[in-house]
Amino acid sequence: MYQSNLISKTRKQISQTEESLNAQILIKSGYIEQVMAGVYAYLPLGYKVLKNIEQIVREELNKISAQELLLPALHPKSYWEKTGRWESLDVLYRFKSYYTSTELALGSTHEEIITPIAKNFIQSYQDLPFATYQIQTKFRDEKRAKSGILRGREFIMKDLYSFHSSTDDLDKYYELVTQAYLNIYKRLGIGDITLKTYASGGTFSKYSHEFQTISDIGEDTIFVCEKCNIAINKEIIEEQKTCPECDNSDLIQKQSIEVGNIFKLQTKYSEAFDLEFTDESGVNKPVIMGCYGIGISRLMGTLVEVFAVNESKMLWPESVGPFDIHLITLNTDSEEVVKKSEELYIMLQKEGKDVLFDNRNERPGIKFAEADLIGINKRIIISSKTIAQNGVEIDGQIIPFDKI
RNA sequence: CGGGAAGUGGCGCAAUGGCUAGCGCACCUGGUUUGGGACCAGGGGGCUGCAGGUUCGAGUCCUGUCUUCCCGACCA
Repeated sequence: MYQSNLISKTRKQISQTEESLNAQILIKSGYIEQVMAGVYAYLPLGYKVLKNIEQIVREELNKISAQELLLPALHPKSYWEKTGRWESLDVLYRFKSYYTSTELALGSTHEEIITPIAKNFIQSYQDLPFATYQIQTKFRDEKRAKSGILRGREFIMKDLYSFHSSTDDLDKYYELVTQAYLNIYKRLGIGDITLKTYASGGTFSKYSHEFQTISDIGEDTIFVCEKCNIAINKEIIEEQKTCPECDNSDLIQKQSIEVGNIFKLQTKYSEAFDLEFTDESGVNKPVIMGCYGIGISRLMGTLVEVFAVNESKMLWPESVGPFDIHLITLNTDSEEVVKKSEELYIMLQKEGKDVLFDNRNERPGIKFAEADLIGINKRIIISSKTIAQNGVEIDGQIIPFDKI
């Protein structure tokens, strides 16, 4: 893609009141625009990153046989009343149709939708287990949206639900999801700073688990066991003062961003919706469920927080950057530069690379400054100077044309 | 929801209660320039968030309201 065709422009300055680093960089670089507090538009560059993150999540979940679907964002009141969460879930957006006065909710999470759907397809133990997920916009009426795209009122989330005939089977799948999540964070380049974290388990199990990425701006406080490479959320530290895996009491306090959570629902929702199966001996039992979330847009914000060099310079992991290569020409008044760079642009595309091609007739400084902001991991510079050496510049080195 | 700060061209900011609301960026025209957000000349773009009030006179003071950011509380 030609950079001159991008619909967005970089900005030199944004409001000084915006303190969030991810918002600063993403707005300056033209990845996102704020529409209102906690609600952002994803512009072409930002949307590409979001799609790339989604794709990694999708690939890893498909590997553990989860099937993708798409549930509605608009929900009837009746389903939420069945679980009592019409009243109890404070972040649920509830409203009336202007015309019919029908009461509706915007989906904050989808147990209330997936469980009655699953009821149509689960009769026997032979129908189990299965797992299904979606990547979709979620709505939560946060009292205070904050930290750019880390805590919004509308955000993109992957939510996975699994259905089992036994707690053993749930436990096995729970471990598979744990591994899939760890693979996802690894592929996103944050594997070494993202820890499985023990957190409060709610009513039915001792713990749930979160995945926490270490970052000073994180809202969560965790205690890290460096031997096991796991952590404990501060919320359970009173009851769990040592590592649950090795009993180590030498834990290190860190701030972190929650980038995923996994939860054994057991029969909470299957009982609410009367979701049962018939077991081998002909007895009807409630289906055992698990739910597993990853905030896709929050992950994007987390990557900015982790990989930003400063408020004007970003460096995306190769796996999710908006383009594979940023091809930049200098000296565009030279016919040779224009010709060689066009050839290179075509060649790279033939190699299957997604290239952002900056062949604009601008001074070098502005091109470099914008490239720093956009943050594409691989940069190729072609200019009169590099052509004189029969090559291009990559990472400060001259690479001959035939070696590119 | 409680507290704090702030709303002025597209963006970032300035303007003792007093003349026609300025500056930078961006934009348009012409010229120069080209390895780190260049320069010269000219130009377009504003009922100062909204609604009241005080005053001879309000961007500026007062009241209300909306919005945004920050701190706190909250966060299945």
